[in-house]
Amino acid sequence: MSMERHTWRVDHFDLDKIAESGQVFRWERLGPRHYVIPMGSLVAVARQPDAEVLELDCTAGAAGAWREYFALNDDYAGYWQTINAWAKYDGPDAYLTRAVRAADGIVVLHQPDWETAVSFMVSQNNNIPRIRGTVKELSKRQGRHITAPPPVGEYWTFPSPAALMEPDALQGVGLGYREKYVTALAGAVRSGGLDLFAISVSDYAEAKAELMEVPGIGEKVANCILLYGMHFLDAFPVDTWIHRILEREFSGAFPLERYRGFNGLIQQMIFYYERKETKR
DNA sequence: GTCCAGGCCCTCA
DNA sequence: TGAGGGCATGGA
Repeated sequence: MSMERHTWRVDHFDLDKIAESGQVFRWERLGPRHYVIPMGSLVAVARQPDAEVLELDCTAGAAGAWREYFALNDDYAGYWQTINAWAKYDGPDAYLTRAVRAADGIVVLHQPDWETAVSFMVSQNNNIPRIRGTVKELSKRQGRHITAPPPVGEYWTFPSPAALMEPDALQGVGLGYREKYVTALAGAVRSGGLDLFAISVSDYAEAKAELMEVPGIGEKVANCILLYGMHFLDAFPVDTWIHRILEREFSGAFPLERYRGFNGLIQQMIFYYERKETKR
């Protein structure tokens, strides 16, 4: 396949932090700020030779899709203006100030909705290393095997709904009780009964309600799909980590009016910060 | 062996 | 409307 290189100037963007932020499960690390990144049926190699440069090797003609994926067209300058204003108001020791400082460089990616829906369905009552392993195994088992020029080497595309419906497609992947959910989701998408694109362009309340009709998708997973896969940037998934933070730092409820329009980004930042702080 | 993991579903009040 | 138990699997 014919590859091409693009070099983009970036700000508030850090591949390592994004990779560790829990929104992606398939990035393969080659070195510091250097990754093989699959997206649906595409793949690219991303590297930051320094903090303000993103260098991307991708297939010819795919640059626009990757800029969208990396949220490079989003108004992060504007988000940071608001974030900094609140940090100044709160003072340097405040929890949110510390969190956004530590998480500076995280963006909310625009991931494909189907892949995101399956991945976060798998994520329930599960841990991140296992989620990564299961998603990788699913891809190896039912995705297309691709061999690309180095440093990509071989990789697997994310399986289509039809591929996940094949007999025994999910046997021995380690999905456990979630297997029936994934099968049903694949069937609904395959048949057109569940139209992820249509959901992604409807309003937030309707989109969430429709997702929650699917067995295995509750409030939290729906919000993850909306945030990471459909880019409802104000969606605020509350998992066990976020719940703990809300109880400890915010008397149980996050001040959603502060960062109206991009609460999901803040959620991602405090998730990252909390996990980083409690490591070690 | 026990506990836990980016929850959800079902039941019962 | 909310609390509580069960759930597949595998790593700590």
